[in-house]
Amino acid sequence: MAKVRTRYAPSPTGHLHIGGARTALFSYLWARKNGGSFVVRIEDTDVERNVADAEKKQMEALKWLGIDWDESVDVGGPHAPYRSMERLDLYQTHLDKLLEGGQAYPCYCTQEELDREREKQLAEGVAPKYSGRCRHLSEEEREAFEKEGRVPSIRFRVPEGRTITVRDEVRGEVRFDSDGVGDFIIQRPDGRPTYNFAVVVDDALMEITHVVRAEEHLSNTPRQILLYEALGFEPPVFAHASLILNPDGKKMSKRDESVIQFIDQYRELGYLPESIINFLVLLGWAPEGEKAEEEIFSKEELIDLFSLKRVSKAPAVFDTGKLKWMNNHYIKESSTERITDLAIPHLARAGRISENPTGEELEWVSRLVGLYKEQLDYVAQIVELTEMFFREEARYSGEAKEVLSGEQVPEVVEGFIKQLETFEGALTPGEVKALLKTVQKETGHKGKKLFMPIRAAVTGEVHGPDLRETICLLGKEKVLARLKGFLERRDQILA
RNA sequence: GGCCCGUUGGUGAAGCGGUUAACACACCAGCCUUUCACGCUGGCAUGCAGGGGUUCGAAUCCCCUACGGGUCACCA
Repeated sequence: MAKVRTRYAPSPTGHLHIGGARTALFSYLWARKNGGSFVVRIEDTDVERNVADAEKKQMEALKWLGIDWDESVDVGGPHAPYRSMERLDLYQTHLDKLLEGGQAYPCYCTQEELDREREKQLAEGVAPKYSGRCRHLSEEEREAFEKEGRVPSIRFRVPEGRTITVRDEVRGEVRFDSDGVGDFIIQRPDGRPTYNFAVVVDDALMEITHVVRAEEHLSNTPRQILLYEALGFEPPVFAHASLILNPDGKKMSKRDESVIQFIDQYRELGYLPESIINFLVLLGWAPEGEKAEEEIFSKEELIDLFSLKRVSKAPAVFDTGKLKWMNNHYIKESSTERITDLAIPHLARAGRISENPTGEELEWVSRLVGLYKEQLDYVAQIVELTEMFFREEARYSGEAKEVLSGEQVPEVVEGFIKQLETFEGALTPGEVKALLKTVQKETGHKGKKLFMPIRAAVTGEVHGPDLRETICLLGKEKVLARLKGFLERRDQILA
Protein backbone atom coordinates (compact mmCIF):
# COMPACT_ATOMS: atom_id res chain seq x y z
CA MET A 1 0.00 0.00 0.00
CA ALA A 2 1.16 3.47 -0.84
CA LYS A 3 2.46 5.73 1.86
CA VAL A 4 -0.41 7.24 3.79
CA ARG A 5 -1.02 10.90 3.10
CA THR A 6 -3.83 12.86 4.69
CA ARG A 7 -4.77 16.47 4.61
CA TYR A 8 -6.73 19.15 6.33
CA ALA A 9 -8.05 21.67 3.84
CA PRO A 10 -9.74 24.62 5.49
CA SER A 11 -11.04 27.68 3.78
CA PRO A 12 -9.54 30.82 5.28
CA THR A 13 -12.87 32.35 6.18
CA GLY A 14 -12.66 32.43 9.93
CA HIS A 15 -11.13 31.05 13.06
CA LEU A 16 -10.36 27.40 13.62
CA HIS A 17 -13.61 25.84 14.75
CA ILE A 18 -13.83 22.88 17.10
CA GLY A 19 -15.33 20.78 14.34
CA GLY A 20 -12.48 21.68 12.01
CA ALA A 21 -9.97 21.01 14.73
CA ARG A 22 -11.43 17.57 15.27
CA THR A 23 -11.28 16.82 11.56
CA ALA A 24 -7.70 18.01 11.45
CA LEU A 25 -6.89 15.91 14.48
CA PHE A 26 -8.32 12.73 13.01
CA SER A 27 -6.42 13.30 9.77
CA TYR A 28 -3.26 14.10 11.64
CA LEU A 29 -3.47 11.06 13.90
CA TRP A 30 -4.08 8.75 11.00
CA ALA A 31 -1.08 10.05 9.11
CA ARG A 32 1.17 9.88 12.14
CA LYS A 33 -0.01 6.43 13.11
CA ASN A 34 0.94 5.13 9.69
CA GLY A 35 4.18 6.98 9.46
CA GLY A 36 2.67 9.02 6.67
CA SER A 37 2.48 12.69 5.84
CA PHE A 38 0.01 15.29 6.93
CA VAL A 39 -0.70 18.20 4.63
CA VAL A 40 -2.45 21.47 5.38
CA ARG A 41 -3.83 22.99 2.23
CA ILE A 42 -5.74 26.24 1.96
CA GLU A 43 -8.93 26.19 -0.10
CA ASP A 44 -9.26 29.86 -0.81
CA THR A 45 -11.28 29.87 -4.01
CA ASP A 46 -14.19 31.68 -2.42
CA VAL A 47 -12.34 34.95 -2.54
CA GLU A 48 -15.31 37.02 -1.40
CA ARG A 49 -15.42 35.21 1.91
CA ASN A 50 -11.73 35.05 2.58
CA VAL A 51 -10.65 36.82 5.73
CA ALA A 52 -7.27 38.47 5.83
CA ASP A 53 -5.75 36.85 8.90
CA ALA A 54 -7.69 33.64 8.88
CA GLU A 55 -5.10 31.41 7.29
CA LYS A 56 -2.38 32.47 9.67
CA LYS A 57 -4.67 32.30 12.67
CA GLN A 58 -5.90 28.85 11.85
CA MET A 59 -2.45 27.50 11.38
CA GLU A 60 -1.33 29.04 14.63
CA ALA A 61 -4.24 27.41 16.38
CA LEU A 62 -3.35 24.03 14.90
CA LYS A 63 0.22 24.44 15.96
CA TRP A 64 -0.87 25.39 19.45
CA LEU A 65 -2.91 22.21 19.64
CA GLY A 66 0.20 20.29 18.75
CA ILE A 67 -1.01 19.35 15.30
CA ASP A 68 2.00 19.86 13.09
CA TRP A 69 2.23 19.30 9.38
CA ASP A 70 4.77 18.10 6.87
CA GLU A 71 3.67 20.15 3.89
CA SER A 72 1.87 23.43 3.66
CA VAL A 73 2.02 27.05 2.62
CA ASP A 74 4.70 27.91 5.16
CA VAL A 75 7.08 24.97 4.86
CA GLY A 76 6.42 24.18 1.23
CA GLY A 77 6.66 20.61 -0.01
CA PRO A 78 6.83 18.48 -3.14
CA HIS A 79 3.33 19.44 -4.23
CA ALA A 80 3.50 23.18 -3.76
CA PRO A 81 1.80 25.53 -4.00
CA TYR A 82 -0.61 24.72 -1.19
CA ARG A 83 -3.09 27.50 -1.76
CA SER A 84 -5.86 26.89 -4.30
CA MET A 85 -5.70 30.35 -5.81
CA GLU A 86 -2.06 29.71 -6.65
CA ARG A 87 -2.96 26.50 -8.44
CA LEU A 88 -5.29 27.97 -11.05
CA ASP A 89 -3.19 26.75 -13.97
CA LEU A 90 -3.38 23.21 -12.65
CA TYR A 91 -7.16 23.30 -12.51
CA GLN A 92 -7.28 24.82 -15.98
CA THR A 93 -5.17 22.03 -17.43
CA HIS A 94 -7.47 19.38 -16.04
CA LEU A 95 -10.55 21.30 -16.96
CA ASP A 96 -9.39 21.52 -20.54
CA LYS A 97 -9.07 17.75 -20.65
CA LEU A 98 -12.65 17.40 -19.53
CA LEU A 99 -13.79 19.97 -22.05
CA GLU A 100 -11.97 18.22 -24.85
CA GLY A 101 -13.43 14.89 -23.89
CA GLY A 102 -16.91 16.37 -23.78
CA GLN A 103 -17.19 15.53 -20.07
CA ALA A 104 -17.69 19.18 -19.31
CA TYR A 105 -19.47 21.94 -21.15
CA PRO A 106 -20.07 25.64 -20.92
CA CYS A 107 -23.30 26.79 -19.34
CA TYR A 108 -24.66 30.22 -20.17
CA CYS A 109 -27.48 30.34 -17.68
CA THR A 110 -27.54 33.40 -15.49
CA GLN A 111 -27.86 33.27 -11.77
CA GLU A 112 -31.37 34.63 -12.03
CA GLU A 113 -32.41 31.93 -14.44
CA LEU A 114 -31.00 29.25 -12.21
CA ASP A 115 -32.62 30.67 -9.12
CA ARG A 116 -35.96 30.78 -10.82
CA GLU A 117 -35.59 27.21 -11.98
CA ARG A 118 -34.67 26.07 -8.53
CA GLU A 119 -37.53 27.88 -6.85
CA LYS A 120 -39.98 26.39 -9.28
CA GLN A 121 -38.72 22.88 -8.61
CA LEU A 122 -38.88 23.43 -4.89
CA ALA A 123 -42.39 24.78 -5.18
CA GLU A 124 -43.45 21.71 -7.15
CA GLY A 125 -41.88 19.47 -4.58
CA VAL A 126 -39.40 18.12 -7.06
CA ALA A 127 -35.78 17.50 -6.22
CA PRO A 128 -33.94 20.68 -7.14
CA LYS A 129 -31.49 19.78 -9.82
CA TYR A 130 -29.97 21.54 -12.77
CA SER A 131 -32.20 20.94 -15.77
CA GLY A 132 -29.39 20.50 -18.23
CA ARG A 133 -30.64 23.16 -20.59
CA CYS A 134 -27.12 24.06 -21.73
CA ARG A 135 -26.10 20.44 -22.00
CA HIS A 136 -26.71 20.05 -25.68
CA LEU A 137 -26.20 23.52 -27.01
CA SER A 138 -25.26 23.68 -30.65
CA GLU A 139 -22.30 25.66 -31.90
CA GLU A 140 -24.69 28.34 -33.14
CA GLU A 141 -26.52 28.62 -29.86
CA ARG A 142 -23.26 29.02 -28.04
CA GLU A 143 -22.10 31.71 -30.35
CA ALA A 144 -25.38 33.49 -29.91
CA PHE A 145 -24.93 33.54 -26.16
CA GLU A 146 -21.34 34.66 -26.52
CA LYS A 147 -22.48 37.50 -28.72
CA GLU A 148 -24.90 38.54 -26.04
CA GLY A 149 -21.86 38.95 -23.89
CA ARG A 150 -22.60 36.03 -21.61
CA VAL A 151 -19.57 34.48 -20.00
CA PRO A 152 -20.14 30.80 -19.30
CA SER A 153 -19.40 28.75 -16.27
CA ILE A 154 -18.30 25.19 -16.86
CA ARG A 155 -20.43 22.26 -15.83
CA PHE A 156 -19.50 18.65 -15.41
CA ARG A 157 -21.60 16.29 -17.47
CA VAL A 158 -22.86 13.72 -14.99
CA PRO A 159 -23.24 10.30 -16.63
CA GLU A 160 -26.72 8.83 -16.53
CA GLY A 161 -27.81 5.64 -14.87
CA ARG A 162 -24.65 5.05 -12.94
CA THR A 163 -24.33 3.66 -9.44
CA ILE A 164 -21.53 5.35 -7.62
CA THR A 165 -20.00 3.56 -4.68
CA VAL A 166 -18.21 5.52 -2.02
CA ARG A 167 -15.72 3.48 -0.07
CA ASP A 168 -15.91 4.87 3.40
CA GLU A 169 -13.81 3.62 6.29
CA VAL A 170 -16.43 4.45 8.84
CA ARG A 171 -19.62 3.74 6.95
CA GLY A 172 -18.65 0.92 4.67
CA GLU A 173 -19.79 1.17 1.05
CA VAL A 174 -22.37 3.86 0.41
CA ARG A 175 -24.12 3.81 -2.93
CA PHE A 176 -25.58 6.69 -4.86
CA ASP A 177 -27.50 6.87 -8.10
CA SER A 178 -25.95 9.31 -10.57
CA ASP A 179 -29.40 10.31 -11.77
CA GLY A 180 -29.91 12.02 -8.47
CA VAL A 181 -27.17 14.51 -9.13
CA GLY A 182 -27.46 17.24 -11.68
CA ASP A 183 -24.64 18.59 -13.81
CA PHE A 184 -22.72 20.76 -11.44
CA ILE A 185 -20.49 23.74 -11.96
CA ILE A 186 -16.78 23.08 -11.73
CA GLN A 187 -15.50 26.41 -12.91
CA ARG A 188 -16.92 29.85 -12.38
CA PRO A 189 -17.13 32.34 -15.26
CA ASP A 190 -14.01 34.11 -13.99
CA GLY A 191 -11.95 30.95 -14.16
CA ARG A 192 -11.91 30.03 -10.49
CA PRO A 193 -12.72 26.38 -9.79
CA THR A 194 -15.48 25.43 -7.40
CA TYR A 195 -14.79 23.35 -4.36
CA ASN A 196 -15.81 19.99 -5.77
CA PHE A 197 -13.42 20.36 -8.65
CA ALA A 198 -10.54 21.89 -6.75
CA VAL A 199 -10.50 19.27 -4.02
CA VAL A 200 -10.40 16.45 -6.49
CA VAL A 201 -7.57 17.92 -8.51
CA ASP A 202 -5.67 18.84 -5.38
CA ASP A 203 -6.18 15.59 -3.53
CA ALA A 204 -5.27 13.58 -6.61
CA LEU A 205 -2.20 15.61 -7.46
CA MET A 206 -1.07 15.67 -3.87
CA GLU A 207 -1.49 11.92 -3.72
CA ILE A 208 -3.79 12.04 -0.74
CA THR A 209 -4.68 8.49 0.24
CA HIS A 210 -7.28 9.12 2.93
CA VAL A 211 -9.77 11.93 2.95
CA VAL A 212 -11.08 12.49 6.45
CA ARG A 213 -13.84 15.05 6.87
CA ALA A 214 -17.26 15.63 8.39
CA GLU A 215 -20.48 13.97 7.35
CA GLU A 216 -21.81 17.02 5.58
CA HIS A 217 -19.46 16.08 2.75
CA LEU A 218 -20.76 12.58 2.30
CA SER A 219 -23.44 13.62 -0.17
CA ASN A 220 -20.86 15.52 -2.16
CA THR A 221 -18.60 12.55 -2.49
CA PRO A 222 -20.29 10.88 -5.49
CA ARG A 223 -19.68 14.05 -7.50
CA GLN A 224 -16.07 13.93 -6.60
CA ILE A 225 -15.75 10.27 -7.43
CA LEU A 226 -17.20 10.97 -10.85
CA LEU A 227 -14.56 13.63 -11.30
CA TYR A 228 -11.78 11.30 -10.22
CA GLU A 229 -12.94 8.83 -12.84
CA ALA A 230 -13.29 11.41 -15.57
CA LEU A 231 -9.80 12.66 -14.90
CA GLY A 232 -8.37 9.18 -14.74
CA PHE A 233 -7.41 9.30 -11.08
CA GLU A 234 -7.80 6.64 -8.46
CA PRO A 235 -10.17 7.88 -5.73
CA PRO A 236 -8.81 7.92 -2.17
CA VAL A 237 -10.36 6.14 0.75
CA PHE A 238 -12.90 8.35 2.48
CA ALA A 239 -13.80 8.61 6.13
CA HIS A 240 -16.76 10.71 7.08
CA ALA A 241 -17.02 11.50 10.76
CA SER A 242 -20.37 12.45 12.15
CA LEU A 243 -21.37 15.94 13.08
CA ILE A 244 -20.79 17.51 16.46
CA LEU A 245 -24.00 18.65 18.13
CA ASN A 246 -24.45 21.35 20.74
CA PRO A 247 -25.73 20.40 24.21
CA ASP A 248 -29.29 20.82 22.97
CA GLY A 249 -28.69 18.11 20.44
CA LYS A 250 -28.84 20.54 17.55
CA LYS A 251 -26.26 20.99 14.87
CA MET A 252 -23.75 23.51 16.06
CA SER A 253 -24.18 26.82 14.32
CA LYS A 254 -21.51 29.46 14.33
CA ARG A 255 -23.71 31.76 16.34
CA ASP A 256 -24.47 29.19 18.98
CA GLU A 257 -23.96 30.69 22.41
CA SER A 258 -24.20 27.49 24.39
CA VAL A 259 -20.75 26.35 23.38
CA ILE A 260 -17.48 28.16 22.91
CA GLN A 261 -16.71 27.30 19.33
CA PHE A 262 -13.27 28.46 18.42
CA ILE A 263 -9.92 27.10 19.44
CA ASP A 264 -8.55 30.61 19.92
CA GLN A 265 -11.14 31.28 22.57
CA TYR A 266 -10.23 28.18 24.49
CA ARG A 267 -6.63 29.17 24.31
CA GLU A 268 -7.39 32.63 25.61
CA LEU A 269 -9.41 31.29 28.49
CA GLY A 270 -6.57 29.11 29.57
CA TYR A 271 -7.61 25.71 28.38
CA LEU A 272 -4.66 23.42 27.84
CA PRO A 273 -4.05 22.09 24.34
CA GLU A 274 -3.67 18.53 25.53
CA SER A 275 -7.09 18.60 27.13
CA ILE A 276 -8.70 20.02 23.99
CA ILE A 277 -7.06 17.28 21.95
CA ASN A 278 -8.09 14.62 24.41
CA PHE A 279 -11.64 15.89 24.56
CA LEU A 280 -12.01 16.35 20.81
CA VAL A 281 -10.71 12.94 19.90
CA LEU A 282 -13.36 11.35 22.06
CA LEU A 283 -16.10 13.13 20.16
CA GLY A 284 -16.92 10.44 17.70
CA TRP A 285 -14.08 8.07 18.33
CA ALA A 286 -13.32 5.49 20.98
CA PRO A 287 -10.30 3.27 21.45
CA GLU A 288 -10.57 -0.44 21.08
CA GLY A 289 -10.54 -3.18 23.69
CA GLU A 290 -9.34 -2.55 27.23
CA LYS A 291 -8.34 0.97 26.35
CA ALA A 292 -12.01 1.76 25.89
CA GLU A 293 -12.27 1.94 29.66
CA GLU A 294 -9.86 4.82 29.84
CA GLU A 295 -10.37 8.37 28.72
CA ILE A 296 -7.18 10.23 29.39
CA PHE A 297 -4.83 9.93 26.46
CA SER A 298 -1.68 11.75 25.50
CA LYS A 299 -1.08 12.66 21.89
CA GLU A 300 1.50 9.88 21.65
CA GLU A 301 -0.96 7.31 22.94
CA LEU A 302 -3.55 8.55 20.50
CA ILE A 303 -1.18 8.17 17.59
CA ASP A 304 -0.68 4.60 18.68
CA LEU A 305 -4.37 3.86 19.34
CA PHE A 306 -6.18 5.83 16.65
CA SER A 307 -8.04 4.08 13.90
CA LEU A 308 -10.49 5.34 11.31
CA LYS A 309 -12.48 2.16 11.71
CA ARG A 310 -13.31 3.16 15.26
CA VAL A 311 -14.72 6.53 14.25
CA SER A 312 -18.39 6.63 15.13
CA LYS A 313 -21.24 7.02 12.68
CA ALA A 314 -23.54 8.58 15.25
CA PRO A 315 -23.40 12.28 15.97
CA ALA A 316 -21.69 13.37 19.19
CA VAL A 317 -22.95 15.98 21.60
CA PHE A 318 -20.42 18.49 22.77
CA ASP A 319 -20.50 18.11 26.55
CA THR A 320 -19.05 21.27 28.04
CA GLY A 321 -19.11 19.80 31.53
CA LYS A 322 -16.86 16.98 30.47
CA LEU A 323 -14.48 19.39 28.81
CA LYS A 324 -14.19 21.35 32.04
CA TRP A 325 -13.53 18.23 33.99
CA MET A 326 -10.88 17.18 31.54
CA ASN A 327 -9.20 20.55 31.51
CA ASN A 328 -9.22 20.65 35.29
CA HIS A 329 -7.64 17.22 35.25
CA TYR A 330 -4.79 18.40 33.05
CA ILE A 331 -4.35 21.58 35.06
CA LYS A 332 -3.95 19.54 38.21
CA GLU A 333 -1.38 17.41 36.45
CA SER A 334 0.55 20.43 35.28
CA SER A 335 3.32 22.07 37.23
CA THR A 336 2.40 25.16 39.19
CA GLU A 337 5.03 27.03 37.17
CA ARG A 338 3.25 26.30 33.93
CA ILE A 339 -0.13 27.38 35.25
CA THR A 340 1.40 30.44 36.85
CA ASP A 341 2.88 31.52 33.54
CA LEU A 342 -0.54 31.19 31.97
CA ALA A 343 -2.22 32.98 34.87
CA ILE A 344 0.01 36.04 34.89
CA PRO A 345 -1.43 37.71 31.78
CA HIS A 346 -4.94 37.28 33.12
CA LEU A 347 -4.05 38.70 36.49
CA ALA A 348 -2.17 41.56 34.87
CA ARG A 349 -5.02 42.38 32.53
CA ALA A 350 -7.39 42.46 35.48
CA GLY A 351 -5.06 44.90 37.16
CA ARG A 352 -4.27 42.51 39.96
CA ILE A 353 -0.55 42.53 39.40
CA SER A 354 1.77 44.83 37.51
CA GLU A 355 2.44 44.45 33.81
CA ASN A 356 6.03 43.55 34.50
CA PRO A 357 5.87 41.71 37.79
CA THR A 358 8.87 41.75 40.08
CA GLY A 359 10.44 38.56 41.28
CA GLU A 360 8.63 38.99 44.55
CA GLU A 361 5.28 39.37 42.85
CA LEU A 362 5.97 36.34 40.72
CA GLU A 363 6.77 34.28 43.77
CA TRP A 364 3.52 35.42 45.34
CA VAL A 365 1.45 34.66 42.27
CA SER A 366 2.98 31.24 42.08
CA ARG A 367 1.85 30.50 45.62
CA LEU A 368 -1.59 31.87 44.85
CA VAL A 369 -1.90 29.63 41.82
CA GLY A 370 -0.69 26.69 43.86
CA LEU A 371 -3.48 27.37 46.31
CA TYR A 372 -6.20 27.43 43.67
CA LYS A 373 -4.87 25.09 41.02
CA GLU A 374 -7.02 22.18 42.05
CA GLN A 375 -10.24 23.99 41.41
CA LEU A 376 -9.45 25.74 38.16
CA ASP A 377 -11.56 24.60 35.22
CA TYR A 378 -9.58 26.97 33.05
CA VAL A 379 -6.79 29.35 33.94
CA ALA A 380 -8.69 32.61 33.44
CA GLN A 381 -10.88 31.53 36.33
CA ILE A 382 -8.04 32.47 38.65
CA VAL A 383 -9.17 36.09 38.41
CA GLU A 384 -12.65 35.59 39.82
CA LEU A 385 -11.58 32.88 42.23
CA THR A 386 -8.99 35.05 43.92
CA GLU A 387 -10.92 38.29 43.86
CA MET A 388 -11.02 38.37 47.64
CA PHE A 389 -7.26 38.81 47.79
CA PHE A 390 -7.33 42.06 45.93
CA ARG A 391 -10.14 43.82 47.68
CA GLU A 392 -9.45 46.37 50.39
CA GLU A 393 -12.16 45.16 52.70
CA ALA A 394 -13.79 41.79 52.94
CA ARG A 395 -17.27 41.45 51.52
CA TYR A 396 -19.33 39.29 53.82
CA SER A 397 -21.58 36.58 52.48
CA GLY A 398 -24.78 35.61 54.25
CA GLU A 399 -23.19 32.44 55.54
CA ALA A 400 -20.22 34.39 56.80
CA LYS A 401 -22.47 36.77 58.70
CA GLU A 402 -24.14 33.84 60.33
CA VAL A 403 -20.81 32.44 61.48
CA LEU A 404 -19.68 35.85 62.66
CA SER A 405 -22.74 36.35 64.81
CA GLY A 406 -21.54 33.63 67.17
CA GLU A 407 -21.00 34.85 70.74
CA GLN A 408 -17.43 33.59 70.93
CA VAL A 409 -16.45 35.48 67.80
CA PRO A 410 -15.16 38.78 69.22
CA GLU A 411 -13.00 36.95 71.72
CA VAL A 412 -11.49 34.69 69.08
CA VAL A 413 -10.89 37.51 66.65
CA GLU A 414 -9.33 39.71 69.29
CA GLY A 415 -7.17 36.86 70.42
CA PHE A 416 -5.88 36.31 66.93
CA ILE A 417 -5.26 40.02 66.43
CA LYS A 418 -3.19 40.02 69.58
CA GLN A 419 -1.14 37.08 68.44
CA LEU A 420 -0.55 38.55 65.02
CA GLU A 421 0.48 41.91 66.34
CA THR A 422 3.05 40.48 68.65
CA PHE A 423 4.39 38.20 65.96
CA GLU A 424 7.68 39.23 64.39
CA GLY A 425 9.27 37.86 61.24
CA ALA A 426 8.02 36.06 58.18
CA LEU A 427 4.58 34.53 58.33
CA THR A 428 4.47 30.91 57.23
CA PRO A 429 1.62 28.43 57.33
CA GLY A 430 3.41 26.73 60.19
CA GLU A 431 3.63 29.97 62.14
CA VAL A 432 -0.02 30.74 61.55
CA LYS A 433 -0.88 27.31 62.81
CA ALA A 434 1.10 27.98 65.97
CA LEU A 435 -0.58 31.34 66.48
CA LEU A 436 -4.00 29.80 66.11
CA LYS A 437 -3.01 27.12 68.59
CA THR A 438 -2.18 29.82 71.09
CA VAL A 439 -5.51 31.51 70.49
CA GLN A 440 -7.17 28.18 71.09
CA LYS A 441 -5.41 27.80 74.44
CA GLU A 442 -6.16 31.29 75.56
CA THR A 443 -9.81 31.38 74.57
CA GLY A 444 -10.70 27.75 74.99
CA HIS A 445 -12.39 27.74 71.59
CA LYS A 446 -11.32 25.18 69.05
CA GLY A 447 -12.33 23.54 65.81
CA LYS A 448 -14.99 25.29 63.79
CA LYS A 449 -15.63 27.76 66.60
CA LEU A 450 -12.09 28.92 66.19
CA PHE A 451 -11.33 28.59 62.52
CA MET A 452 -14.59 29.63 60.95
CA PRO A 453 -14.82 33.07 62.53
CA ILE A 454 -11.31 33.84 61.46
CA ARG A 455 -11.87 32.59 57.95
CA ALA A 456 -15.11 34.53 57.72
CA ALA A 457 -13.71 37.72 59.18
CA VAL A 458 -10.66 37.65 56.96
CA THR A 459 -12.11 36.44 53.67
CA GLY A 460 -15.79 37.24 54.04
CA GLU A 461 -16.54 33.66 53.03
CA VAL A 462 -17.03 30.40 54.86
CA HIS A 463 -15.49 28.39 52.05
CA GLY A 464 -12.10 28.57 50.51
CA PRO A 465 -8.72 26.94 50.30
CA ASP A 466 -6.34 26.34 53.17
CA LEU A 467 -6.76 29.11 55.75
CA ARG A 468 -3.14 29.26 56.89
CA GLU A 469 -1.74 29.70 53.42
CA THR A 470 -4.50 32.16 52.63
CA ILE A 471 -3.51 34.25 55.63
CA CYS A 472 0.15 34.15 54.65
CA LEU A 473 -0.60 35.23 51.10
CA LEU A 474 -2.86 38.01 52.21
CA GLY A 475 -0.09 39.24 54.51
CA LYS A 476 -0.08 40.32 58.10
CA GLU A 477 -1.11 43.93 57.44
CA LYS A 478 -4.12 43.13 55.34
CA VAL A 479 -5.27 40.38 57.66
CA LEU A 480 -5.01 42.69 60.67
CA ALA A 481 -6.84 45.43 58.85
CA ARG A 482 -9.70 43.13 57.98
CA LEU A 483 -9.94 41.66 61.45
CA LYS A 484 -9.98 45.10 63.03
CA GLY A 485 -12.34 46.40 60.41
CA PHE A 486 -14.71 43.61 61.25
CA LEU A 487 -14.64 44.38 64.97
CA GLU A 488 -15.13 48.08 64.38
CA ARG A 489 -18.04 47.69 62.04
CA ARG A 490 -19.40 44.51 63.53
CA ASP A 491 -22.87 45.85 64.21
CA GLN A 492 -23.48 47.16 60.76
CA ILE A 493 -21.97 44.10 59.13
CA LEU A 494 -24.23 41.79 61.07
CA ALA A 495 -27.25 44.00 60.76
C1' G B 1 -39.69 16.45 -1.88
C1' G B 2 -35.44 12.86 -3.90
C1' C B 3 -31.01 10.63 -2.31
C1' C B 4 -27.85 9.47 1.77
C1' C B 5 -26.56 8.89 7.13
C1' G B 6 -27.82 7.97 12.09
C1' U B 7 -30.85 6.28 16.89
C1' U B 8 -27.43 2.12 23.80
C1' G B 9 -28.72 6.17 30.65
C1' G B 10 -28.94 13.56 31.39
C1' U B 11 -23.83 13.43 28.39
C1' G B 12 -19.36 10.96 25.99
C1' A B 13 -19.61 5.88 25.12
C1' A B 14 -18.04 0.06 25.32
C1' G B 15 -20.65 -3.84 23.24
C1' C B 16 -19.74 -7.26 16.71
C1' G B 17 -25.43 -13.67 18.32
C1' G B 18 -25.20 -16.21 24.82
C1' U B 19 -22.21 -10.17 29.62
C1' U B 20 -25.02 -8.99 36.24
C1' A B 21 -25.35 -3.86 29.36
C1' A B 22 -17.98 -1.81 30.65
C1' C B 23 -15.73 2.79 31.67
C1' A B 24 -15.94 8.19 32.26
C1' C B 25 -18.61 13.09 33.02
C1' A B 26 -22.83 14.85 35.59
C1' C B 27 -26.03 13.71 39.64
C1' C B 28 -27.18 11.50 44.72
C1' A B 29 -25.32 9.42 49.45
C1' G B 30 -21.21 8.57 52.71
C1' C B 31 -15.95 9.06 54.23
C1' C B 32 -11.72 12.44 54.58
C1' U B 33 -10.95 17.86 55.91
C1' U B 34 -11.41 23.72 60.60
C1' U B 35 -14.64 25.04 55.38
C1' C B 36 -14.62 24.54 50.07
C1' A B 37 -12.09 21.95 46.49
C1' C B 38 -9.21 17.46 45.78
C1' G B 39 -9.31 12.35 46.90
C1' C B 40 -11.84 7.79 48.27
C1' U B 41 -16.32 4.45 48.68
C1' G B 42 -21.10 3.32 47.07
C1' G B 43 -25.73 4.32 44.19
C1' C B 44 -27.57 5.59 39.39
C1' A B 45 -30.19 1.91 31.85
C1' U B 46 -35.59 -4.40 34.47
C1' G B 47 -33.43 -2.32 29.25
C1' C B 48 -30.50 -0.69 24.12
C1' A B 49 -36.25 4.69 19.43
C1' G B 50 -40.98 1.56 18.35
C1' G B 51 -42.97 -2.72 15.85
C1' G B 52 -42.31 -7.14 13.31
C1' G B 53 -39.27 -11.20 11.89
C1' U B 54 -34.61 -14.85 11.73
C1' U B 55 -32.58 -17.90 15.86
C1' C B 56 -32.57 -22.58 21.17
C1' G B 57 -30.96 -17.47 22.22
C1' A B 58 -30.68 -10.41 19.55
C1' A B 59 -28.58 -4.10 21.90
C1' U B 60 -25.91 -7.15 18.40
C1' C B 61 -28.68 -10.09 11.79
C1' C B 62 -33.15 -8.68 8.33
C1' C B 63 -37.61 -5.64 7.29
C1' C B 64 -41.01 -1.66 8.35
C1' U B 65 -42.32 2.76 11.06
C1' A B 66 -41.01 7.03 13.93
C1' C B 67 -37.67 10.64 15.10
C1' G B 68 -33.05 13.34 14.26
C1' G B 69 -29.41 14.92 10.69
C1' G B 70 -26.75 15.79 5.93
C1' U B 71 -27.15 17.09 0.82
C1' C B 72 -29.45 18.62 -3.68
C1' A B 73 -24.85 26.48 -4.41
C1' C B 74 -20.79 30.14 -9.33
C1' C B 75 -19.77 27.70 0.15
C1' A B 76 -16.29 24.89 1.66
